Amino acid sequence: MDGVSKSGDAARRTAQKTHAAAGRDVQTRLRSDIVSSEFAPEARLKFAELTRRYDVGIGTLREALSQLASEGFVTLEAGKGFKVAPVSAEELVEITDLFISFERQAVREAIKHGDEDWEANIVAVHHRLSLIEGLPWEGRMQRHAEWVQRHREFHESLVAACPGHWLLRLRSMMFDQLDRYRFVTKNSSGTAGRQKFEEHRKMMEATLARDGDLAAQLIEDHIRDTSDRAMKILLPAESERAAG
Amino acid sequence: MDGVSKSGDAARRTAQKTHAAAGRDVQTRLRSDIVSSEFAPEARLKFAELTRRYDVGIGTLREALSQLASEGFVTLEAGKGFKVAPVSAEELVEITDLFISFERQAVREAIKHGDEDWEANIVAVHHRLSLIEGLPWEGRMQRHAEWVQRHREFHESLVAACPGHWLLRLRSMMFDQLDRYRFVTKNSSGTAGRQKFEEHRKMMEATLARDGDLAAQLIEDHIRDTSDRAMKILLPAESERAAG
DNA sequence: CATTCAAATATTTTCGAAAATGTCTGTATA
DNA sequence: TATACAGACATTTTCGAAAATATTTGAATG
Repeated sequence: MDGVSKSGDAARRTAQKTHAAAGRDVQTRLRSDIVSSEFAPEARLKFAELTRRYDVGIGTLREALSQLASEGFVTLEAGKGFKVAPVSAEELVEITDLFISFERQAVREAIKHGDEDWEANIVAVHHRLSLIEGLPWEGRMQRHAEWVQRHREFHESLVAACPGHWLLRLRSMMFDQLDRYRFVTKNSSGTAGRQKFEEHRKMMEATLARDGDLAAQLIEDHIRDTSDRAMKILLPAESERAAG
Repeated sequence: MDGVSKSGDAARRTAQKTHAAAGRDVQTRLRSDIVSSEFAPEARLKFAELTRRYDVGIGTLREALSQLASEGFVTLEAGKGFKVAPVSAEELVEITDLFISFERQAVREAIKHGDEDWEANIVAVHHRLSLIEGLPWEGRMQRHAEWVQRHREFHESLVAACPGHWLLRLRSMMFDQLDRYRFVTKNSSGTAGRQKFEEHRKMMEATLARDGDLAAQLIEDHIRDTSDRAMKILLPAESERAAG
């Protein structure tokens, strides 16, 4: 735990606002609203509006936005304020390739160094994920926010035993970016749900069996498939915007 | 220009403080002071001291520190404030490997896509670097801060034509981290100066000749050599600290 | 009608005080 | 002597007002 980014537990207590850690909380909520296109790409983020929406002071907000800027979710032009970072097909391709490269390296390292606790955690986290993925379509939609969280935790658990902190950190950055693109496939993946369920199980099994080559390959296919789906939705939307 | 990090021009006007952009300025100065071990690794960074040192408000400072946290120069524990990030031999190895991997990819892409302006910029920036590297030892020491800047600009110029923004961004993060470790070799590299001079020239020539394989190899050797030097200094210091 | 300039408006950026939180010191108690 | 607790102190964290900056509006000029 390097203390820099831990969005996990903060994300859960959405409604009630405790007196502590307002800054961390608003950063998580803001990122979540950007990922879910609550704020459209390239939209200006004005302090006046945001202070009302999240009920925090200007300074706190500024710090959160500043953080999100270095994570790549918003851009910051010198004296002009903050904007939501744009999305593009080119960026999706690049992020996908980088993430896959990191994930492949990381899972191999994790398999090399992982102990029994690492294995146990994978099984536990996968179980939590499967509880949602086993649901019928309607239930999966209702608990989509939870799914996002558990899906992240599952992939994280696979590579958790990788000793390279920076590799994990960069991997995590790219995973967060991919979330933005994954979101567009939220409503469209009809039969894909069951397929993902199977893929996750196979990934877990290959990892626990310490088969690095297979695990890496399964993960790569899994990620590429998701990105391809997103691309199919993103490309028409882009050319449409260019035409209109 | 993605508007997130531009430490170049701000670094130059060190003495005079304009009324604008105090935040960006203090972030650059703070990073510089961490890189140069003005603040030792693991040292606590108290607001009271820093506000006096840099003559800025608490909020501004907080934003700068927060930013440096996501760059990996400082760590931030929940309610306990900021500390300078630790350094270690393991981290140096990892950062070096990651940077080399990025730089190799990036220079190949740049060679594929670079135009005449890209070439011209490389020549110009290399010339600026060579003006310092051609100096006798004493002169190089005096202008060390400038050398750091020009050295960064030179390496940046080689990969500037790479179309992958995220690759450049991650490359840049790792380069900044390496600066911290490069600093320890500042005073110790007696005959290494002339050697670096030659290496930089060869790297430029290979790149302009569009020889991706050679350029990548030269860069890798160059970086590894520097990291090895740093490691030789770092390892004794570490075991010494463990003993004392 | 197009352009330029200046006032008015909107927005960002900075700052230090106040609230919240964590840390330390000394005392009482077992 | 060791432990628990309360109070005092130190530090971080949050907030909104004030200063600085950018943007728009509108009138005057060519």
